[in-house]
Amino acid sequence: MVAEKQVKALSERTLRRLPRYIEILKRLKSEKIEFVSSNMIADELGLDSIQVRKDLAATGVTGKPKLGFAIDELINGIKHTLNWDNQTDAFLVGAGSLGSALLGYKTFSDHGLNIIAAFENEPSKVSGIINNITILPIEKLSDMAFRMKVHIGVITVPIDQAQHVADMMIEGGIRAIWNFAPIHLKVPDFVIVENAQLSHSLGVLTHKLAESLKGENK
Amino acid sequence: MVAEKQVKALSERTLRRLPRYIEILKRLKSEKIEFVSSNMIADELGLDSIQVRKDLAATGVTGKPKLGFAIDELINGIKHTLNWDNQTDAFLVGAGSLGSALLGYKTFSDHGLNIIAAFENEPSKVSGIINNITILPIEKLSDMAFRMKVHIGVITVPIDQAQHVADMMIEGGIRAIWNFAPIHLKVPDFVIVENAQLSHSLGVLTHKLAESLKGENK
DNA sequence: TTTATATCGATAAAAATATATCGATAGGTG
DNA sequence: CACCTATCGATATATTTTTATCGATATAAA
Ligand SMILES: NC(=O)c1ccc[n+]([C@@H]2O[C@H](COP(=O)([O-])OP(=O)(O)OC[C@H]3O[C@@H](n4cnc5c(N)ncnc54)[C@H](O)[C@@H]3O)[C@@H](O)[C@H]2O)c1
Ligand SMILES: NC(=O)c1ccc[n+]([C@@H]2O[C@H](COP(=O)([O-])OP(=O)(O)OC[C@H]3O[C@@H](n4cnc5c(N)ncnc54)[C@H](O)[C@@H]3O)[C@@H](O)[C@H]2O)c1
Repeated sequence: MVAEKQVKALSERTLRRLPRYIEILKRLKSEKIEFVSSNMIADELGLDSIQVRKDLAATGVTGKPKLGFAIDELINGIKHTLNWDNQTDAFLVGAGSLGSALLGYKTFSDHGLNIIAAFENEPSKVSGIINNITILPIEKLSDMAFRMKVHIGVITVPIDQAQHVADMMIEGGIRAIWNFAPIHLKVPDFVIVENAQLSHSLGVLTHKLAESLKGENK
Repeated sequence: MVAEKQVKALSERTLRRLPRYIEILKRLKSEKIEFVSSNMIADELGLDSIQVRKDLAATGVTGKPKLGFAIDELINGIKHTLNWDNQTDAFLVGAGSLGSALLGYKTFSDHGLNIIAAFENEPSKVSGIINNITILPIEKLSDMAFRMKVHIGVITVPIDQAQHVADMMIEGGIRAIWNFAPIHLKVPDFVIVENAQLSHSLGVLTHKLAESLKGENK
């Protein structure tokens, strides 16, 4: 009965804000600041300080009256909450232009993700190496995922291949899929899918811009 | 007084779901289906049919009892709501690995975005061409944005350059920024910032996976 | 033509999320 | 040492978002 310190349930909204706090906290830390108030964080990010305190409460870290939160403790607490304090191995499928950019991005290791291999369809790409990550033939995906107990899969293949790749991942025991293809994947309940779909964010942008410009021209 | 058909206000949540509807609708259309019920869409995406109806109502498109919604009309209505029925010119700054992937992605034109030029710091990259888009020296950014009345800027430079680039964009009259750098940009009220930050989505994934695996090991 | 029913869309209720209020307290100030 | 104040964190309120209920209606079948 090794009960973790009981923290309040984390809403998805809170979860999405936590990385933003880390961003600010790291900067303040580099400026040698040791304590930060919820107000300061809120100001930096354009949020409400009560909301910041609630979010932080969800990580289990507590502050001190008059002082605020200890930055180091807070960074660690948030990272722990996100499971960013240890890396989870992942496979990426589809070393095309987007996939290659992701393979080359070193910062993911700070965010709990360790891409240990990539897989490809295209023979000419197989055996290539990007950022020390080898590209393997797609046929090996399921077996290797299973043997190496890899739990995260990143999908960067074209839309018409995405469901098929997801199925292979699940067959190999992958439990969480980070999907960049603009398609709704059908997966069993125990598989977590997180869509990183740029078009959703782009839609918000184009809509708001149109509204804003409309208002302007009378 | 050319009043547009009055539609209900669009919440950000709704706005983010609209592209998903388009995705489904396009597929159904390719299967020669002409009408679709809110229930069918909801099933495809794992949503609630009432929510789908509410979202669609926000686009101003109405359905018919017993039949549902006319797919073509619905696609057009959603595109119009997102302002995806015409393209807005954009500049991209930072033709690195992520920037290049975006420059090469043809599908953005279906999503209202037309990247007409890219800008770079690095002399060796200037004058390059990716997907027919020329890479220009960063010094020209503000002037050209102003002269060409470009309203959207895409930021794919390293974190420490992002605020500076944003400032140059705003100086050039850019009104909406699609930001890929993991930093909170400070901009005037009239500028719209939409963050396409992968770490937010990754945090949700790593947290949920950890919870899920924890539950499993008793 | 009449009837049955799938589906919409308006209104109402419930749930989730954000914001406000306020007492408690650590630490600085006189 | 006693007081003042910034800040936390618990509780309460307000707002937003989701989900439920139900009457209206267009189509298809009887
Ligand atoms: N490039 C972007 O900026 C961008 C932006 C948003 C979304 N996306 C999405 O990301 C995905 C990839 O885009 P991209 O531009 O990198 O495309 P891409 O064509 O450059 O890369 C796709 C890669 O997947 C490989 N592939 C295809 N089928 C495969 C299979 N069955 N198994 C293994 N590998 C396979 C291809 O060989 C190719 O290398 C697409 O779904 C796209 O819609 C891309
Ligand atoms: N690569 C990824 O997968 C990935 C994922 C998530 C976020 N990001 C973010 O996207 C941004 C770009 O990442 P990247 O991997 O493409 O980096 P990169 O180094 O490959 O590209 C950055 C480019 O910006 C250019 N640049 C730098 N300063 C500039 C300036 N002042 N004006 C014009 N151009 C300038 C550089 O010459 C370079 O070509 C970073 O902020 C990164 O954190 C990247």
